[in-house]
Amino acid sequence: MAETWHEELRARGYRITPQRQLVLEAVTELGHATPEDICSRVQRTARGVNISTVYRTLELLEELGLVTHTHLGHGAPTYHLASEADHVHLVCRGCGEVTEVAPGMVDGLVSALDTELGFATDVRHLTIFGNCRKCRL
Amino acid sequence: MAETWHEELRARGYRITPQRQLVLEAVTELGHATPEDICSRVQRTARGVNISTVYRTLELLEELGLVTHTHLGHGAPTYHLASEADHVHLVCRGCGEVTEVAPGMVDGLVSALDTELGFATDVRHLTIFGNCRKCRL
DNA sequence: ATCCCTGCAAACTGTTTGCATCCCA
DNA sequence: TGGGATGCAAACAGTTTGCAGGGAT
Repeated sequence: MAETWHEELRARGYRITPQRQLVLEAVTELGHATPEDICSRVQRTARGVNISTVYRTLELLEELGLVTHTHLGHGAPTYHLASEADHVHLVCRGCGEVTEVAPGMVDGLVSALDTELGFATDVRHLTIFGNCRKCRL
Repeated sequence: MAETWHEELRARGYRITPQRQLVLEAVTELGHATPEDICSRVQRTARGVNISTVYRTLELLEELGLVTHTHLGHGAPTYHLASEADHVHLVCRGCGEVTEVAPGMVDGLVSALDTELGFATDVRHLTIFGNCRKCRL
């Protein structure tokens, strides 16, 4: 809960503002939320916060390593706390359900890509599309 | 080379038009092309073809199983022939380079997801983000 | 008092849709 | 000739940017 990111912000010459705190709180509470979702949530506390501020803040928080995003479908990306992002997403084409699986599931693939190609996989951003048990052909 | 898709179209009550043939040719020749790319290519042969026709045609060709698409970045998706889509994409966050690797690389993951979760992975749509050998930290 | 940050509006990219016209079957 | 297909323009969703005013330090 320590607000260590406040130091990080100051150290870089950035400022701590209510909007930035609210956006981070919203991401924390919502999980897998689109910029729109986050904006709505923030506006419940502080009306008048603009969507463009949300975008700018998410970009900043991502740069600070506090949040990350993934693309779970065709529309807007979803954001969640980097500290809770340690999982891979499965998205079902049939029912749209999103499942989180432990990153260990892809350890084999990650090490194979590493040793064979020197490629460092960003596991947190990985999204696997397909059909879940219920929606298989 | 057989134009078997012509039969498929007719069977479904659809029509064979120059635009549809040109879009398919463009996808064949370009590979990994965005709708914009495809539209430009088609317009070299037939000026006046509209981007909305390209979108409608790509949707149709995808429904017929002739082409597929993947998301290689933040912008527009890229299309390629389904018959040539049998590979996984690696996208480097550093230099943006896109590499194709044999689907065998993910066989372990695919079968693990299958046996453990009953999830049928769409390997062709899979895109893995990370950093290539040159762009690692 | 700086000068970063915000709200607002406008611009932008990528995509979809309504509709009159066109043309394949 | 009928009805699917096209071109055009307008609407849309998601995102970015310019700028004047506001607020954190």
